[in-house]
Amino acid sequence: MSLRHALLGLLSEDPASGYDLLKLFENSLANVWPATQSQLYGELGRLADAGLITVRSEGARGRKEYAVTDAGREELRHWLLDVPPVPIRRYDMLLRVFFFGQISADDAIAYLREQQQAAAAEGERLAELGKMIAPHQDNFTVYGRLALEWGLRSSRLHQEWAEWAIGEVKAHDPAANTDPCEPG
Amino acid sequence: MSLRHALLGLLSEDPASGYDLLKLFENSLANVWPATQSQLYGELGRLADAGLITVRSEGARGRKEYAVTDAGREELRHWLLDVPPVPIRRYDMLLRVFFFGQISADDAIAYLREQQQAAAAEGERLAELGKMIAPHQDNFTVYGRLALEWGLRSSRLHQEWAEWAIGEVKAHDPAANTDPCEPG
DNA sequence: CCCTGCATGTAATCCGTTACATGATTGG
DNA sequence: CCAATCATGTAACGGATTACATGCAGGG
Repeated sequence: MSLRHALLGLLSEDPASGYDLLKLFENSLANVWPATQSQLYGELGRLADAGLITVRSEGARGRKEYAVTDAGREELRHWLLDVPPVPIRRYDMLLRVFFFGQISADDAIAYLREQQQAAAAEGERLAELGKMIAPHQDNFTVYGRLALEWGLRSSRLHQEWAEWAIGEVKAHDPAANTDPCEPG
Repeated sequence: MSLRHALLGLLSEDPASGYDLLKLFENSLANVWPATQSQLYGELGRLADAGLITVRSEGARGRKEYAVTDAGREELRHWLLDVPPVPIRRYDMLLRVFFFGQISADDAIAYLREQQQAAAAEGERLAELGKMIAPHQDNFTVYGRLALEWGLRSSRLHQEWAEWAIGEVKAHDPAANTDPCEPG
């Protein structure tokens, strides 16, 4: 139920419409908690029903601007302070690694190289994001940068691990010829 | 739909019953792709319906031993070689960081310290797991060790990042007094 | 006038979690 | 004989993804 708190958190900084929130997500929370448009509108409805947010004003094209209520602020604080985050361990990418025995060493190495490149690209993307948000000094951006740093370190970890793992696979099957080197 | 492939992968090494697979998961795949008992049995049924596995023999207490079919092996290879893994980005833990502006610097630091300690404990757990599986030399264990190494590196990253982030929060709010030091 | 962007909603489906429900076998 | 373990299944619910569906407003 974290989307609920993501929305409460965004609305705690500034009132906004569903559409606004959707845009706000794109360059910030979507990196740590993706949400689709339909999910977002659905959750806003439920939050309003629960009295955690209210429609502060209605504008053109049916636009509804939401603001948090005191109950909503309370719920957000409770979640921040009392609910321990659940460590997520669900890595599609690592699952495949367990089954490398089912494919050739060359295919395994190709897989790892792709992962390494994907991680490098992700690092690039985050670095760009960092430049883009550089001027802002609001709380949300300041603390978001902590998350960004996590992402940068994580993409480095992915790259370094993949390189290391390629070495391990080669050591395990010296016949692998992806990176040509004189056979002994 | 990765549980499906996790099961195909395990059955590709050795035929097993649902119960066996459940036990096999515990110290290996559960670290990268958790699954509950009910999910597992459900998926086995669907895999059998789809002809990717078959009941090779029925034993005592209703035990059904499954084995992969050729179609199942093919599906596994296809998944390993042709389906790019989806990078998961859903970090409950980082989501909270964005909203540090809603709590005190001391509370934020306490949160980060808890994360650091949780990561240290996770590192310990994985190190123990590494010792436990040390003697085995089957494919599954050999490649699983690559995933284990990822986990060890990841837990180090978490710890180092948390330490760094604590420093950032302190720099941002010098009044924070969690780690007492003479005020200038 | 038309396209783009603003703006909101519903429905189907899948996957995962939790809980419930049952029963056979083996070892102490 | 009793407890632990082996062994399989079903049902309810919630969250996420995808697709569908609609319509207004402003700028060129």
